[in-house]
Amino acid sequence: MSVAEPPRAARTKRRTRIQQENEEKILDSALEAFSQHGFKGATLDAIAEGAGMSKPNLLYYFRRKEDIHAALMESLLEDWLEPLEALSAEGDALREIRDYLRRKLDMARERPRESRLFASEVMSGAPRIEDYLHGRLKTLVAEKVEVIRTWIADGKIRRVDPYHLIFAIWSTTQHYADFDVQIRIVMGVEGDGHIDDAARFLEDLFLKGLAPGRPGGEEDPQADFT
Amino acid sequence: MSVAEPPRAARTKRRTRIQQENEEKILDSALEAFSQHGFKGATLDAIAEGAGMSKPNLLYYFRRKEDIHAALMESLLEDWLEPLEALSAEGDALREIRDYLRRKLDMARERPRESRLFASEVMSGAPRIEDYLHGRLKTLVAEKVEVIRTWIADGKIRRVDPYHLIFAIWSTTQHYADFDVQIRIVMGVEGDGHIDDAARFLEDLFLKGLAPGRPGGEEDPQADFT
DNA sequence: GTGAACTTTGACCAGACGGTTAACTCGCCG
DNA sequence: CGGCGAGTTAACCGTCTGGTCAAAGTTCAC
Repeated sequence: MSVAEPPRAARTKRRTRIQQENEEKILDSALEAFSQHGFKGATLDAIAEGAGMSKPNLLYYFRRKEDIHAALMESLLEDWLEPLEALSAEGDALREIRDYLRRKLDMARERPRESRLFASEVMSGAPRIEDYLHGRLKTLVAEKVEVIRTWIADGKIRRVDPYHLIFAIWSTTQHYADFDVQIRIVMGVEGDGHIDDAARFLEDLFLKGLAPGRPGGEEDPQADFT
Repeated sequence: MSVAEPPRAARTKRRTRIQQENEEKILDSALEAFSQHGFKGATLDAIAEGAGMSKPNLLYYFRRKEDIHAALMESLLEDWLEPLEALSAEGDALREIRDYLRRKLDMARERPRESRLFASEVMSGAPRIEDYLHGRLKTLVAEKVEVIRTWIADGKIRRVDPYHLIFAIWSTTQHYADFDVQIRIVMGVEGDGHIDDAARFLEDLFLKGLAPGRPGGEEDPQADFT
């Protein structure tokens, strides 16, 4: 019996150069596949071909399809929280929100496949990340909701629902990754530049939309044309 | 040869009651499957089971998997344009935008599966709706972009990028359908009620964010803390 | 340079998958 | 109530899919 123990299991340090390289290739190819076709729709054959290796070889590094997806998710979810974590109660409210918008939009620009991977997982009912959603994500959001409530109480931003504010930031920014194809077609653009315009628009919209009335100013209950 | 011609082909009027019912059942089940797992990930077996019939029977009504998806898409894309089509150049700018927000949010509430179906199609590269995106959608958006530009020129709303305004409305509203699972978990809610809060928040955000400065007012170049 | 650990592969498997066929049953119009 | 077309199904087909296995090839520390 000369078969080596498949390696990923427990080692702290990546053992060999080849392993390092191949796992990278696999994860990159898998990211492409899963983000386009979802977990069920992506196939090991396609992932193996994209990684430039045979299917049994791929399965030497990851024993099951699930394991590849899990590895991808783990590294994704880590980074997913970061931008929101960085939202600081101490900073200036509007500036903090603007910076959060920028960080999220940068991620959509630089890592669109990860965004789509996440979206496709959630849209399929999030069966593989339930724990994460119920745990770390929910907790972190609740925490930042409190920060926003403080800003509201201090008159730093207008009185809005903090949950929906966060959702609005998530959705508007991730949209540029998840619906990339549609946006390019509708706008007729090719490169990256439209995302800079998006940044300007979104910062503008949110800052104007959230800024409190001037100190002595009217609370201006919006013209109520129902 | 006693096999009847599969019926869908060309008839103007649905022929039989049974056909009507079964096609409905199939499309409903297929909507569920495609919206969760995408085109590749959904299987005829699952769709047939969901529709309560055998696979050959299902294939009696729709010859190929693609045909089911196409039928679903056709009816979806029809309705998809409606809310934007209703955006009228003649109406009051802010009210029109608010109404558009409401219509989109109503669709997200009432037809979340359709929204996810569309999202999953776009995320997989939109191979089956390219024509639609390049054609009717692009044209309609261009048209409404002009409407918005007019409003800006007339000082009815602030100077913002019309394309990104439309994208922001799309993304914030569809988010409540596509990311429904995540939202429910993070907010810890069950029913429908949070969407009413979302409506309030979004109308508030967009109206405040778009309303022009008071006639004699400052143009207020946003505090530029870079 | 050698041997043990690491890597790769061809052949294979059982079940799922999209789809076909032929024959059977049912609904309904006259 | 007979018959014809509509509706249904069991059996089947070739291919794809996730995954296994044993054997062969490659690396690299000593």
